[in-house]
Order: sequence, then C-alpha cells, then structure tokens
Amino acid sequence: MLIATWNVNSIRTRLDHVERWLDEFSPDLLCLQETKVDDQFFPKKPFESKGYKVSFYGQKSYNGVALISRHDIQDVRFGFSGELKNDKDIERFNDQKRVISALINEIRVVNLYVPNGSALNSEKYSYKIEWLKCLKRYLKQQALRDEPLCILGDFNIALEARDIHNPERLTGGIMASEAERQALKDVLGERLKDIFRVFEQEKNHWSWWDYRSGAWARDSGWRIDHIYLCEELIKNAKSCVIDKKERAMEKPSDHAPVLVDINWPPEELDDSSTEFNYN
DNA sequence: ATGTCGAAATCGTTTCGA
Repeated sequence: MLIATWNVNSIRTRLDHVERWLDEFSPDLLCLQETKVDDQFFPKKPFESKGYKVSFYGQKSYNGVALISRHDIQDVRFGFSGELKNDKDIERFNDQKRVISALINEIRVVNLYVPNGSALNSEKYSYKIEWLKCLKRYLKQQALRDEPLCILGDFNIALEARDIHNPERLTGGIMASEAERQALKDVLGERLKDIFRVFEQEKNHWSWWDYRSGAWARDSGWRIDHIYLCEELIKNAKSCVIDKKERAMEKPSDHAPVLVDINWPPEELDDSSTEFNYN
C-alpha cells in the first residue's frame, strides 16, 4: 500500500501538478494539506475520474486537509471533535480546518496540518503548543479502538538537528524550539515512529524549502513533513522517500511529497513454506 | 535577507499568513 502526504499550498492552484503526480505514482492514498478551499468548491471531479474517492475538510484562504484514496474511505472524522466530544479546547480549535481522519484499507489514517506558530513570541506559537496537547488527547481517544495507526502531514516542526539545513543558526527558533519538539514527542509517545528515519539516517533530506531568500537554489530546506507509523505498520514498511523533484517544477508548492510503501495487508506465509521447516 | 508565494479585500494594489 503506497501512502503519500503533500502540502500543496492551494489545491486549485496546484491541481495540474497533483493530477500529473497521481499519474506518475498511482498511490493508494494521497493526503493533502493547505488545500485553501471551502468544501463546496473542492475540485473532486478530476480525482473521481481517475478512480479515487475524495474526502475533505477545508475553508477559504487558509488550512484545509483532504484524503484522495483508491480504497473506500470509511469512518471519516473531521477536526478534533471527530474524537473529542467534551474537550475544554474544542471551541478554540474547531474553526481552523487542520485534521481529517479515516479508516482506509483497515488503517486509521490521521492527516494533519499542524499550526505554523509564526514566531516564538507570537500568540500563534502558544496556539501551536496547545493544539499539539489537544492532539495528544485526540490520539488517546483514538487508541481505545486499537486500529493500526498512521499519522502524517505537515508538522511544521523539525525534530532533530539533521532535519534542518543550518541547525547551528536555527535550533531553538520557530519549528525547532524545545517546547515544540517536546510537544510533538509527547504526541508520538512510544507508539509512533518516524518511518523516514527507519530507512535514512543522513541529513540533507528536506521536505520544505521557503519560497523566500532563494532557499531552493541554496538547498536550504527543512524536513517538517512526516509519516509516523505504529509498530505493526513499521515492520511491514518497505521504503520511505521524499519526491524532491516536485519542488523543482514550475510554480511548485513549497513542500515536496513524502511517500511510504507498506506491505499491507501483510502477505502471510503459505503452507508450502512451513513444509521445509524440519528443524 | 520581512528578498516569495497564494488568496481575498481594501479590488489591481495592499494585507495577511506562511
């Protein structure tokens, strides 16, 4: 099962890119962030005509998440209220459309657009920290159902020095501060692991390059788009890569897609393979 | 390097967010 995440920075502006990309990779599931479109205007026809099911949770101008899936999209849950009914912060977070989750091919997929945070002294930064704490409560509720879990999206956080082009200068700042990193680690707990780091230990693998300051030309990137898997999925994962070439296209998103390939549902050993187990 | 994008309103130039 091929699963991808991509912050497209407006689905309507990037529609041609996304369609071409789907033809190239033919993923089972593509999770989008920053669709920047109200649900009534989401362009679902182009995806349906390729055989994909579509589910989305968006708003005008900002935020917005979507699921583009070859499998049925079951038990769709929108926002934090998809899991939390009486949470103290539900009112506070419901107006920004950043969370969509569904059961797809028997995997609970949680597609996230984590708040950017703007700057350490900003109200948006404390919003980001509180939002991550709410996400932790959200996942605790989800865990009661004991589903295989994949959470992915734009996390707007680089967890380690090797995830930033210039850690000496940037560590401690926005997207690399201790409080953000700890809040994300608290969300992940012991249950979820970054599948990209299972396969790749080196630095210089980025998923986002700022449009400003010639960041792409200087390869000044960050790895802030992540795919986290539970142990059952980790042990069946075959690869995880960033499709960097997408950032080099004309009029690109500032983010590149990230893909994970999982042997799912797991192929079981057939009877013939046990015949040779004589001990 | 507040140097570029995308979207919307204040409408074709400015603002906000990233």
